[in-house]
Amino acid sequence: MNRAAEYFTRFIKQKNLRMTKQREIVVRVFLGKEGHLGIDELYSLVKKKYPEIGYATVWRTLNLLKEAKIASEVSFTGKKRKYEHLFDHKHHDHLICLKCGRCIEIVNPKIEQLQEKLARQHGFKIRSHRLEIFGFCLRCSGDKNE
Amino acid sequence: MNRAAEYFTRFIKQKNLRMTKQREIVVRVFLGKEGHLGIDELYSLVKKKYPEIGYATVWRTLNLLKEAKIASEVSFTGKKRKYEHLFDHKHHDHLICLKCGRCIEIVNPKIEQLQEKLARQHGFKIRSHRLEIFGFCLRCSGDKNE
DNA sequence: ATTGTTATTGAAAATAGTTTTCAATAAGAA
DNA sequence: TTCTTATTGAAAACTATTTTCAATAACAAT
Ligand SMILES: [Mn+2]
Ligand SMILES: [Mn+2]
Ligand SMILES: [Zn+2]
Ligand SMILES: [Zn+2]
Repeated sequence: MNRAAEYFTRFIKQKNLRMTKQREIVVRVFLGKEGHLGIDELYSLVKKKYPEIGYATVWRTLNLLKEAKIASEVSFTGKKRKYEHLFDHKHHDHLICLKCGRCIEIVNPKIEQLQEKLARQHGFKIRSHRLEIFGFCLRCSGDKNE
Repeated sequence: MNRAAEYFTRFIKQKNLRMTKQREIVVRVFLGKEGHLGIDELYSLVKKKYPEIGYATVWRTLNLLKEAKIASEVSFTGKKRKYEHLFDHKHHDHLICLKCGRCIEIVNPKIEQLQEKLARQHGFKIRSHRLEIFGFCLRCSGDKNE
């Protein structure tokens, strides 16, 4: 059981909620899978280990994970939401390939600094931000594609 | 009739589509309203001048405007989509207030350059990007709020 | 002006994704 | 073990978007 899972258990206790078989499994499966995970995708994975589980439970647990700051929501397309690990993971932005959907995670301290500065100039207090760059990845923009 | 509206008419003709009363009005109303406009909002505005119009027609015209690059879609919350003017409007990013919803439009060439550079380093061809900074605006983060 | 073709329209239905409801069950404190 | 009440899964409800379809209208050709 890793730190994030322990943290979740504590979070649940603190809120006078209850640790259940279902929550344990959803959390374990989520934490065991890096990358961007959709609800359906997580639901399918969980179902393999616990076929009786309901979609609503997975959905609700994902919400708790979000509330506990263990997961964060990303949604590039405006369609299905996806979730990624937040606990023990550094902030990053995304390069998203319009062809293959591949997603490159990037960090650029200079950009982050400039954002801070920009916000400051407008008297704006930053809570979070999202930078997504859409285009074609190396593999998808070989010499052939313009 | 401004340039954008003329451009739209040409766009329609080029695609062997037809200019209708409905389209004319939706386009006029959309172009007459700066800022971020939701579909429902545009629908209501249009209905005032043309009460018989259907939601689907407004929706479809907005899609055509998007295709013609006269409008562009923005969606901060992941809930309802909004549209803003694209024709003759420069690219900009957004500072979004989590309290009042106010939205400040910003441009920062340095950030744009750094994004280009970053993408280049990953062999990534940029098509578009989206930078949204969430937090509290000057008015909403007066001395009182932490 | 009239005709013929076919794009367009509005209402309603369908879809997609998310969120809630509710009665049965189970966590966990006493 | 008992009791309280949080949790569960299935289904229904909700929200926003997209499609269907029969009637209508645009507009090119007469
Ligand atoms: Mn990521
Ligand atoms: Mn804007
Ligand atoms: Zn790719
Ligand atoms: Zn504000």
